[in-house]
Amino acid sequence: MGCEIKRCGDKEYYCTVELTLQIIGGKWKPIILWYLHTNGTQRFGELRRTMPNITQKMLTQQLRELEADGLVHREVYPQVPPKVEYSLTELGTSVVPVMRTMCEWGQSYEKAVAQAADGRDAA
Amino acid sequence: MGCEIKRCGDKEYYCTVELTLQIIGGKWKPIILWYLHTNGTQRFGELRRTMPNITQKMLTQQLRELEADGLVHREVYPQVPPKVEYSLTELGTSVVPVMRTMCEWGQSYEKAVAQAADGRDAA
DNA sequence: CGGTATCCGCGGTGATACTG
DNA sequence: CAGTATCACCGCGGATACCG
Repeated sequence: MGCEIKRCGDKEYYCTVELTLQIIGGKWKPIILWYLHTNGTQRFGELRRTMPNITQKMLTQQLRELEADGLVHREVYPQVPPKVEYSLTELGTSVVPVMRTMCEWGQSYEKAVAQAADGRDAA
Repeated sequence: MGCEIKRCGDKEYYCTVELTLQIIGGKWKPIILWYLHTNGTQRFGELRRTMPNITQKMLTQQLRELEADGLVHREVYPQVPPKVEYSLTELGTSVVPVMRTMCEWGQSYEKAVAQAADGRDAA
């Protein structure tokens, strides 16, 4: 039990945890999703300025993957100079609570580690 | 805002979502944690048989990382042949709800994708 | 402005063999 | 039984340059 490989589109996984991980995991996707959620619809350049450390290539790539997975909507305005806006879809909005849960656990983990460090310092 | 890098031990992150991802993310950790939770304390060989596709090296490595992060307890019985048991710590048990949330979202995502596929087939 | 195209290093992952 | 050790691959992510 639990050893069979399942498929969803092009993604393979044993457990749906992994499926979720493939969609919102990676170095940049959580941050992108987070900013799209907190700041709302944004242009490519705005996202870029918000995340100074991501390269243009990676931002484009990750946004396209999120679009392909149905989490992000990409609106192209046919004008010069180009204008492209990104926003969360309904599906994208539905991941926010999941991310919030992960956030909260991460925070409690931070505290647990800090307390363990204090314990060692006191000893 | 949100651009500062935070640290927790050897891990760097902007948001605690990423911290969580670094701890329970990757190809094998969710499965390992899941089996440890559902099946309880297990020996190395039992875990291996449960996950036929993981290599011995990866299983060892991932278990050690989980141990270093405080999610897994490693009990070595000094005997020949060796016996080593792995179990979830309290901290490890605390991630289970997070994984459950991710599981549930993954399942709803599966359904959304399946329905979208049905829609295209009908058209 | 919002992208592609190309090249490349590094680390995550795996196959295989050996060991206390 | 439960590991190390070693070698090799490959894909993620980054740097840089060019394009409509």
